[in-house]
Order: sequence, then C-alpha cells, then structure tokens
Amino acid sequence: MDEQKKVVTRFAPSPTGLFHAGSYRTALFAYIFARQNNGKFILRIEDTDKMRSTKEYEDNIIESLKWLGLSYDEFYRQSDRTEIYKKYIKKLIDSGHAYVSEETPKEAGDRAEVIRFKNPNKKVAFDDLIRGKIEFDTTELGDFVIAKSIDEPVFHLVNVVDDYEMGMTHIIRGEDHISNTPRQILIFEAIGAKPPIYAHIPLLLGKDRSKLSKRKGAISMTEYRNRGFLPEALVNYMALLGWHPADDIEVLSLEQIIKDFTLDRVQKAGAIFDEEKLQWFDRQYISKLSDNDFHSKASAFIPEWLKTDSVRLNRCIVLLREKVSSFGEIPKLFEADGELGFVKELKSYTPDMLLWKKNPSKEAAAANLKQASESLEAIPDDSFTAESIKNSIWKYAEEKGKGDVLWPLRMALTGQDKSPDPFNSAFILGKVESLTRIKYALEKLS
RNA sequence: GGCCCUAUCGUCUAAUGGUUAGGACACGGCCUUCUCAAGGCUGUAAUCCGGGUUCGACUCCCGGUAGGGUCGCCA
Repeated sequence: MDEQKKVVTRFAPSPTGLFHAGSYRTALFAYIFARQNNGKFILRIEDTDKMRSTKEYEDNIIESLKWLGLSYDEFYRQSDRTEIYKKYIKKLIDSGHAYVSEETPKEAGDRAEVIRFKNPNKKVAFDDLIRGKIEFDTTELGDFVIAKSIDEPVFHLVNVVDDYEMGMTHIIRGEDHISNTPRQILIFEAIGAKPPIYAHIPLLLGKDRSKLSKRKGAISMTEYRNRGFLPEALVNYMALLGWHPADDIEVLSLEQIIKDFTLDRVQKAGAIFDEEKLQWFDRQYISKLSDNDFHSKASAFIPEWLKTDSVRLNRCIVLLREKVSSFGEIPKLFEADGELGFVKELKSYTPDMLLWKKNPSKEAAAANLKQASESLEAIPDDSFTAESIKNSIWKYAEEKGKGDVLWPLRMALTGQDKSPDPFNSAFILGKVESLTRIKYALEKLS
C-alpha cells in the first residue's frame, strides 16, 4: 500500500523567558495534530541567540511540557548543530544564493561582515491551512541576514534547515510568523527543498488585545502550577482558545480533544486569555478528583499549623472540596478573615452578633445555645460527627426555628458571619472545643 | 507609515445562503438555605459600518472603519 508521508510537527521555542500560555497553546496545537495523525512531535530549542538564551529557561520549557502532559518524540538544541548549518551556509554561498556582505555597524555588537541571502525579488504564495492563500512580494524584504558569520547562523536559516533536515511536514505556529514565511520559503527553494505545509494559528491576547508576551505580564505555566491549577484544566481551557468541538461539550480530556480536533475548526482571530474561565475549568477537574487525590494535591497548600493536627485537617477536607476552585485558594481560607479561619482560632465577636436577625432576643439565643450545648454533650466522644451532631439538634431547631438555633450556634462556634454550617464547624473543632466556645458565648449573653 | 492577518453577546465561541442568531464563562433574578459558597432554574447581552450579488445574507464580493501582527546582525 502506498503510504502517505508520516506527519511530523514541532514546537520550536527560544529559551529566552519563562514558558507562558502563548507558547503553550502553539505547542499544544502542534502536538495534537501530530498525535491524531499518528505522527511525530519534535521539541527543538532555538537557542542561536547566545546572549538571551539560558539553560534555566530551557529547563523551564521542558518541565512545563512534562507537567502539562505533552510528550515529544525527538529533542534537538540548535546550539548543538552548528556544523550542519555551516554546511548549508557554504552551500548557499557556493550556489550564489547567499554572499558575504560588508557592513557599516549600526549598533554595538554589529559585525562589519555578515552573510546575506540573495533575494530573487519575486512574489511568493502559500496555502495556509487555516487562512487560505497568502501572497507576498518579497522585493521589499531586501537581502536579509542569515548568519552573523559562518559559525553563527540566525533564525531564518536555522529554522528552515532544521525543518528540512527533520522532515517536517506541517509547520503549526503562531500568526506572528506569517510575515516570516515568505523569507523561509525562499530559503527552502534555495536549498532545493519543497516547503512544508503551513498552519498559522491565531495569537493569544492579553486584556489589552495585544500579543500575550513576557513583557506584558503573561503568566508563566510554572506560576499556574505554583498556584495549584490542575494541568488537565489548563490543557482543556487552552485547547478551547481558538478551537471548538462540533458539539457544545467543553469539558474534554486531552485524549478526547486529540480525537475530535480538526484544523478547519480553528479560529482565525486572536483570543483573549480569560482566567475566570480557567478557574471554572479547574473547579470541574477538582470535583472529579477522588478524595485521596484531592488530599494529596491539596497538601502543598495546607498551612503548617493544620498539617500537625491531622484529625482536624481530615475533617476540613470535605469542606475544602466545595469551597475551592483552585488549590491556591486554600491558604486564604485558613487566614484569620477566611471562611475557615475559625479552625485555628475563634474570631472575636460582639454579643449582638449571636442574635438571629429575625428574632434578636438574647433570651432565645441563650436558651437555644444552652440546649445545643446539652445536645452535643450527650453525644459520645467516638461518634461526634457532623451527621450525629445534626441529628441531635435538628429536631429541636425545627421546633424553635432553624435560624433561631443555628445562627447563634454557628456564630458561637466560629465568630464569623460567613462560615460552614454549625454541624461541620462543631465536627471540625471537636467536642471539647465546641463546648468551650458555646460556654464562652453564653457568658457573653449573660 | 509599507506589507500581511482579522472582525458574532463583556470574554471564549456555534451557525459554511433560509435558525425566534445556539452554547459556555462572567453578570442579574429566583429556588434551596442559619450565613457564605456549591447546586438547580432563569434573565440581560452580539452579527463593526456602507454598498453590492441574491427571492433571501452572520455567511459570498467590493469599499471603508477598527483591532492585531510584522517590518533586527531576536526568535
């Protein structure tokens, strides 16, 4: 059977900054396309700019891709491939497609001699898989620089040589590269190669609608990880920036996206990265977590004082699950003014705050608290759970009015006007502490 | 400014000549409820403008306008 050429795509970042959403989304699309075609996905570090490239940023790219679950089949680093580029530069010079040019340096670091590509000055057209036919007149590009010296090639040259050498079939990259494409096609032609298929995806935009970049405060993937976002949420959300499935189901695993993805459903216009929706996705994925997974992933965000109190910590987990839309929100909940601040310490409150707004009677509040206290007291220590606490009080509360009983109790236990229900609050605190706090409240009312 | 790309609710988007222009996030209301969330129901909200083509345009064409990208010995 005549097999079609195996799809090869790549992600080719320059290690000059922390890996952020803009780069990630490009990598994601190239990865998805390769995987759905059973093709090859290559990571290529473009570090020809020695001044700005660092190992630290390279590591950050690699770690981020790993965290987000994008695996690559081959890895290259351009600084390891100087000899290959040298060969091509020589070939281009020999064939008359490039020449050594004498220059008048304009800036510090400029060379007096560089290698320029001899522009044939013609019209170049290509069919972009997303945008259709794009045509340029390359005349205005002039004879552009392809190397600072025989050992120091720059972007256009290395990019083309590598894409050719690595057998790239599809170049899936950001729209900001559209205007580089004619130059690169010219180089492909000069080395006697057929240009690959291009697909320029729209850019990710910041709130001001300009290209998301490090300088504009783009948030790095590492920071999202540090803030406790789940990689599945990031992947899912970013895949939906510029692409949309045929139906309306948006919560999708990477596997599902790979199955459903098509380039012709990719948007042409840029998309603003909206953290609110990311939060929503994160919540969706948190709610799918098993209790064990939730516990272990939340662990890094639990304050130290609570970690040493494993009994209370375990009792808090259930509540955490329903309060949090990303793990990074956990520490704040346990701060003094957070909803779970009462776990560490009773917040100070005034006697008025114990009174239910619909029946602000001190006598009623005191009587109900007293009854609640007795009910809790009667529960055996080893069955002091949210469930049993509720059972012991519920009937009484329904008789006297739930607000009349529950509000003062919750306030007595937490001292907060926003908090979990009194049953869970008492459960977290434990019998002894709960009774102590109720007693303290009763003193305030007398 | 030259060249290139783009244009549907605030945001992400669906609808590839015929829909009451659909969904999601956010926002508002209601329900639930001792509070706050969550959850359920529900509401407000969009085809940039002007010309064509057509029986009929979000959809096709042209012109504006607006936004973006790019014009490096960065990638």
